[in-house]
Amino acid sequence: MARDNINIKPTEAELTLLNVLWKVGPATVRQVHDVVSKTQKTGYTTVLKILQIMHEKTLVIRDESNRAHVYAPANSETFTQSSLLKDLASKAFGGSTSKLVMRALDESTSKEEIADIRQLLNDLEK
Amino acid sequence: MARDNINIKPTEAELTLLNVLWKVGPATVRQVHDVVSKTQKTGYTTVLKILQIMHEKTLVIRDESNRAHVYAPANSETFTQSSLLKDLASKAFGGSTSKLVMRALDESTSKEEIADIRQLLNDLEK
DNA sequence: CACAAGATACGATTGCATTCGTATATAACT
DNA sequence: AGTTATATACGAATGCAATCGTATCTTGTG
Repeated sequence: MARDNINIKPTEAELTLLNVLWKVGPATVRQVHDVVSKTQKTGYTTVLKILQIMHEKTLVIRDESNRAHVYAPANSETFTQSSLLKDLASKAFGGSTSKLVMRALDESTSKEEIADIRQLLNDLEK
Repeated sequence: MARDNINIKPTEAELTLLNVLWKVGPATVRQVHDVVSKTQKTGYTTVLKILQIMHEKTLVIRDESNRAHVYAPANSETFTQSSLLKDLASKAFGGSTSKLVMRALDESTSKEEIADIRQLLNDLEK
């Protein structure tokens, strides 16, 4: 029954790698490592290992047809973002998404952002 | 320099206990345990231990003047919620709060919630 | 006072996240 | 073919989160 990956929450390190895959598309361990090593001092085999674990968890899929396996996210960025938000809403906002939204907004929100959000609210009401 | 607790992110179990403290106010280990044990099968000493650890991390303060120590959150719920949101925004939304907000809103958002959010947006623009 | 009830402190276990070294396999190159 | 480069697989160490059992201390009560 349980829909596998649907409830799996990526860890912090896993999310870092997913961000790379979402940005650059399907990639080998080396390509992922090249990107992350620009901002972090993470070893190659560390990235490899994490991707392997993510594969076991079905957080990523991989193409093994070539020697260097090619990894891709199993779920879209949007889907994952929504999952993480629901998780946070349930743990820290009593399950209320609107409370979460209102807490996220503050004086640092720019006019443009406010306009974008207003537009979305209008669309939602239809 | 670093302002101690300001950057400490509570773990999931810690957040559960903080939720109790925010709701019922300063409480003893027994009181906290009584509340959480209604929905979870957590042992008394587990709650005690976690509160002790939270005290070391300065996530809670405690009053030791009585035999049963009284614990209280070190930070407000609002502050903690904001911290968690900033953390999530930076890890999963490229640091964009508005992207986070827009992802959080969907067809499940009620008319009342939409109205509340609109009101907040209006207030923010002043 | 002695004892039972109830509190904290402490230590140990388990499991997972993260990291990386080393072994081994494969491909490419001279 | 033999050597070098590069890949995956594996295993192990470390550290933290979470859990609980046991020891010890304190206090109210018979």
